[in-house]
Amino acid sequence: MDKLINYLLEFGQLNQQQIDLIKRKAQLLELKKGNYFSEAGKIPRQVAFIEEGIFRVCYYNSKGDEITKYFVDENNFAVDINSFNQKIPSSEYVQAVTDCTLLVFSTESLNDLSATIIQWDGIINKITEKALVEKVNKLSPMLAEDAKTRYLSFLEKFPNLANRVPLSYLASYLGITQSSLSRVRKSI
Amino acid sequence: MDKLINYLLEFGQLNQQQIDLIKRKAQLLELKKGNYFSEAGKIPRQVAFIEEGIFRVCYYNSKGDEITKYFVDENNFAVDINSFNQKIPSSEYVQAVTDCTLLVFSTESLNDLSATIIQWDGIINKITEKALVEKVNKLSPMLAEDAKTRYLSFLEKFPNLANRVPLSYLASYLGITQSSLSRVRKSI
DNA sequence: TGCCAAATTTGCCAAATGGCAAAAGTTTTT
DNA sequence: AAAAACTTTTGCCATTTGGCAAATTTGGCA
Repeated sequence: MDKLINYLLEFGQLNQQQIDLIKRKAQLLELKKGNYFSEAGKIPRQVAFIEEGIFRVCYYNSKGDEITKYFVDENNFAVDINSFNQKIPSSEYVQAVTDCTLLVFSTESLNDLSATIIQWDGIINKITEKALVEKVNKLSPMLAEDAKTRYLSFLEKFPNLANRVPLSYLASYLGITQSSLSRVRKSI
Repeated sequence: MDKLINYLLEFGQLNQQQIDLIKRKAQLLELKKGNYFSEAGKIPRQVAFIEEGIFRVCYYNSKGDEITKYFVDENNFAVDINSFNQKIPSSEYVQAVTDCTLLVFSTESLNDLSATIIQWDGIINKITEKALVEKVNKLSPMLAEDAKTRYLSFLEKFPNLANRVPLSYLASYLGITQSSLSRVRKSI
């Protein structure tokens, strides 16, 4: 669980007692490629810290196309934050793109941690905010880029994701068709 | 200042004493169309609540194009959150698109409010998170949309912005050229 | 009111991307 | 190892968008 603890310590201080408590509240979970961590229509009741593997968050648009909203890789938390906080059914799927090793926190565990560890909320808020700002900062420039530039930027921003993710997921994240992405790849 | 107070009350409870303190800490500011609330290269030291008017947040990409990252309209807070929190120079401009009436909070005022009002941080965190989630949710679908659909979606999502914003700003937000946007408009 | 500057529209053509279906390549299953 | 299922590449052509520059419209100011 060192990855998790080290990650948390980037955002605030924790003493050994607090660290032990966090470790006790975390539950190890393996999720096989293709399986869902949470699904549209259900209220998410867990948050995952990804130790190994890649998630994606996706949904269906009005045309019925499956859109990958973003990827989440190792050393990050994954959750449909909106539905989780508001306790409303999600409109998104959170899916394992590769076999994943997760540390899972239930709503109850998180409540306990929040009540027991004075710095907890502050740490979580910093993490949340950083993750969201990063998403905006990744998406925004892509709008003005053409297909090739989007792909190249993706390679820069996620250097170790491109080869581990199916073309179709990547294409729907980049907002281009599979065939265009295939051609772009070839042209590089 | 009712707009501000009502907005805050959506995110948490405040008693009259707390409300009075918030009012005392807010400073009324008029910003004329085209002027900057904060600029790239400077550390932002203020947060604005927009009572009247429209802001945009923009930056220059590597090709030198000016990109509008997003618009902020009435009844919302505006700030380069990343630079503000980390106290690092901003890479973005925050500009008044129309004449604006603002309520401004300085870093010091915010610190006072945070120290005095126990619910303050929680309220601000909820507001921040909601604003960021909204940005992601607006940007993500646009990537898969063509120019016309992007414009139509924009009209839906910001029904009262399209006519108050110059074409060039809107085009750079939508990730299409001015001339394309002009043609799209005509075709509707 | 009239002039100037800025913003928007338009024409023309080149380049990029999409849509669809078939072919080629991979992976999984039995 | 062969078959089946899935993923990726490719060809062909239609459509969309970009780039550039000129024309037009709009808005602000003297």
